[in-house]
Amino acid sequence: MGADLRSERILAAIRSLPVFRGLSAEDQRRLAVLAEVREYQRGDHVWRAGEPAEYLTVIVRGRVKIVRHAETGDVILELFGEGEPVGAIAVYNYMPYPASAVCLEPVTLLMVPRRDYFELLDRNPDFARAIIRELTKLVVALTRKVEEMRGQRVETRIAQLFLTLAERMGRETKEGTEIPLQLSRQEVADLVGTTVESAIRVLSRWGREGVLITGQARFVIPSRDRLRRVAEEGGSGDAARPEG
Amino acid sequence: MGADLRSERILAAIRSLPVFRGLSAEDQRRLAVLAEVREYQRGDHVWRAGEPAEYLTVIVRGRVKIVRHAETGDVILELFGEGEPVGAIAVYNYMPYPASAVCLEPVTLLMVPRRDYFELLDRNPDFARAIIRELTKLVVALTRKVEEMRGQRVETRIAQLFLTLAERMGRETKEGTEIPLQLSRQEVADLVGTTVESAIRVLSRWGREGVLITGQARFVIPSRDRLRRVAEEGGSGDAARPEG
DNA sequence: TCCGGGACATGATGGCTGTCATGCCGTCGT
DNA sequence: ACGACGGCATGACAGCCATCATGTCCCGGA
Repeated sequence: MGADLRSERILAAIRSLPVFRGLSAEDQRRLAVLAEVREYQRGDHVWRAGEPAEYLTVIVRGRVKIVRHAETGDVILELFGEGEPVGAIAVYNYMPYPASAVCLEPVTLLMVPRRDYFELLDRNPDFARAIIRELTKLVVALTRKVEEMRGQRVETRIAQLFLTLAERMGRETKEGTEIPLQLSRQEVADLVGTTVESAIRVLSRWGREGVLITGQARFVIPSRDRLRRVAEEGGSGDAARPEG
Repeated sequence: MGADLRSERILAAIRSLPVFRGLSAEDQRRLAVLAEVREYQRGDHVWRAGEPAEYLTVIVRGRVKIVRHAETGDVILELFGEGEPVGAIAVYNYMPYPASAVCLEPVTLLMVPRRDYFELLDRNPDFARAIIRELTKLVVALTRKVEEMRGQRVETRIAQLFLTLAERMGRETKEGTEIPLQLSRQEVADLVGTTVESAIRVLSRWGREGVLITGQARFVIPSRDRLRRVAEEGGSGDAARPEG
């Protein structure tokens, strides 16, 4: 395609992203020229842990997981979706990426070279604010994650995971709340910090009991309240409240 | 004391804090007038979860823990030390504090009213950068925490906790690495997400074995390598590497 | 068509750790 | 001086869950 058309497309993408709302019109145009757009498929690595962080990456379309490969197994630190900047931390410190980024579905990314990122930061207070806001969101999410992982049983953690996902990307349908997201049992396990087998046990039981149904590239929660109850009580009922 | 003297003292504090390095001399002076200095003792609450966040708080002296009270027990999300801004997230979103802040020792704080905080952000790109850098550090710390809490055994997590503390605030002495920090067993438990009893069991055994000695308001690590080995292997030796 | 690999599923088992109970030892206030 | 209280310590027990083993289903490649 011609350069103009390409720029035009990028400019449209930039305008659609909340993070870049604060940029002056001029900077938006400059950015359209400097930034790069890339496409990926499910399973593709956007980057691998250890590589130098040369770009600020913003997601235009699709979702990405941030994975840390530990010796004891992988951990999914976060899921990022449209409009969210990824790897802001690594670029900022000019350090190697501490974790890998892998696509969960077809993904379109906008990559801003490190140098330009800093210039934008210095010249556009609103942009700096937007970045701070995103970091803030990230801190809150991680905080919640730490809290959730505390001791709780696996079933509880998985329940909380899906309640969170339902809030973030749930759509109401006739069947209940639909979460359009392709996650393998392994990925669910990595998200809550457990093993595949444990995740499978919980999810297949929930399937039988109708608490949460796994479909093609989606999950369905017939009743959020029911899931919430599972999250609070611990599922099997009984003396599950161990703090009296 | 006179207003001049007070301002003078605050100004000195401001100049000594890395976060405020990027402020123009004029803004530093303005800030000295607007900011407030407060003193606290060990155990004092700086704020409680749920209160509105009116100030950006920066630690001038001492250390503070951020605690979330869950039904299943408390969780210490982070420890903050000198020079670090606390509660930046809450002020930024003008939301109630999501967690309480409690002093671990005598503490001096610099409190910047929310309004002035934003003005400083808009006028001083370097200040914005400093805040972003601090948030970045926080994200990295939380990330590490999430990773550490992943399934690992309690002994491993406590070992990693003290290795981290040693890095952040350790001093080398004849006896080994000294961590000058008063933490009760309960607080150690809250930091790694376990119970007092478990923390006690590990720490008292380590005391007997000479891995980590608990003293008056301090801990001593005779050999960091030894502690590292405990962190990796799981302590009791044996088939502790369960991933072959 | 058959084979290999990946995702999902299920059962048996051992161990870590949360829970409960009990006890010691300081400090503080009366 | 004595009791209350908080921090620390230790033992017994049960339960969740990681681990290991095995099996099914499905899909793509030879």
